[in-house]
Amino acid sequence: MARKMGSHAEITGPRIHSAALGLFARHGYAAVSMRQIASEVGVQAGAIYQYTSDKQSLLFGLMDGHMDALLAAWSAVPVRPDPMARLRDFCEFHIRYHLDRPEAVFIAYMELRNLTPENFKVIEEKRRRYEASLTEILSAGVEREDFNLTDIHLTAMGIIAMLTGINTWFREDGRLDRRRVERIYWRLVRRMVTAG
Amino acid sequence: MARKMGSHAEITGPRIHSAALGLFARHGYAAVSMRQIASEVGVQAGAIYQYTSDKQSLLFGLMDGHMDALLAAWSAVPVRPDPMARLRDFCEFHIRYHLDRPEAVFIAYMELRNLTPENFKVIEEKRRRYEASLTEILSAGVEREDFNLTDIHLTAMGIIAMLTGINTWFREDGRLDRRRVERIYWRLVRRMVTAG
DNA sequence: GGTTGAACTGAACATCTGTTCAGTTACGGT
DNA sequence: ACCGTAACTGAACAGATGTTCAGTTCAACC
Repeated sequence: MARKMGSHAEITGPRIHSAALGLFARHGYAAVSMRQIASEVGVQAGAIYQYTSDKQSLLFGLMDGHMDALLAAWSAVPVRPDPMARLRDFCEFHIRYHLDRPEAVFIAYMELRNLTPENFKVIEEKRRRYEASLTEILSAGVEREDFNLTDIHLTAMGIIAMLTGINTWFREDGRLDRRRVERIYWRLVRRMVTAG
Repeated sequence: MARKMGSHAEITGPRIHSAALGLFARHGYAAVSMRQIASEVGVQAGAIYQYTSDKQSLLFGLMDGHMDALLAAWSAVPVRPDPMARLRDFCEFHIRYHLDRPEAVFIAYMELRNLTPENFKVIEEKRRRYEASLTEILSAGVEREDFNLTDIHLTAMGIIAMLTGINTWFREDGRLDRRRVERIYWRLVRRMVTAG
């Protein structure tokens, strides 16, 4: 069953996914038609169904792929035992990873309601696992008394919301570059977890 | 031109808006048809056009009304001169106001891309004004040296993202009630603005 | 050079879309 | 009792929707 063939056979599949990514991010899943996706790839609508069974599974594929890549990338970050250092790694990782993929991130947050219940559960569980990796850091820090927190879970939610929010306003040619944003946000997070 | 009339004349208009609010929040603007809205109100699709010229202006009306109400409600909060107290007022106001209107908040954040460019500008400007009211508090606190901040604008963005994020996970019957959430988040915000 | 088979077309499908509008209904004012 | 008029219906419009599928194309293999 190894894939054989055609010069464009290798290219059309990925191109459909990337066209869908861009269009879903710009206009929203419901507002984008299969014909729009197809025309962006330079193909007829029917051709898409050779790579995808459904419009729904096209969306799910994008979101699930994003979540898997996110979890894999975070797993690849070497674990430092010091909770403060680990928390810093998380913040920097999160900011960079999300700023590098604004479209996938946007879809992952905005199109949850367009997933079928079963697909939703899958994505939600992966998101939960990612968030859990942050609460584990916070727990470790609290246990060592490096962190001083009233509520670990709420702090985790607050941190993630704050960091992800960067994507809504950050512009590559804006007043501050990525590194500066990273540093400023890290200061904020560090303050959040340490007693004043 | 005072409105006269019909027992349901007084009721259908508002009912359309509230049906649209709920449906747009649940399924998204693009995924909701005029017929769905109408059937929720118990009316034919054509009847909606007696209260709204467009599907677009139905969305814009909801978002603009929400932003106006938000700005008005915040303006109604008495101004305390102490920046720390004022910041606390802002946080509590923001959390309460947003938790009270999850559907309108959801739409205001998610449906921006479905606005025409002109309508988008109007909403964006009102959001900017709301955010500016927070940066003003932070500026005042920095000037008095009550706050210690690396970047006022980024801090404001971080605070707002964190507070608004509550809406994504808060459940009225959850582990923590509103008051507790308010207090925990206020601690986080206070730490963010004061030197550690 | 003929055969295979994947990639793709183009038309068709049933249904849905936002919006309009000529009529019908029903009710307050006279 | 009748008028005026706002509210609403129901059908129609032109076009778009996701999806299917009988064909066509064309490069790779024997």
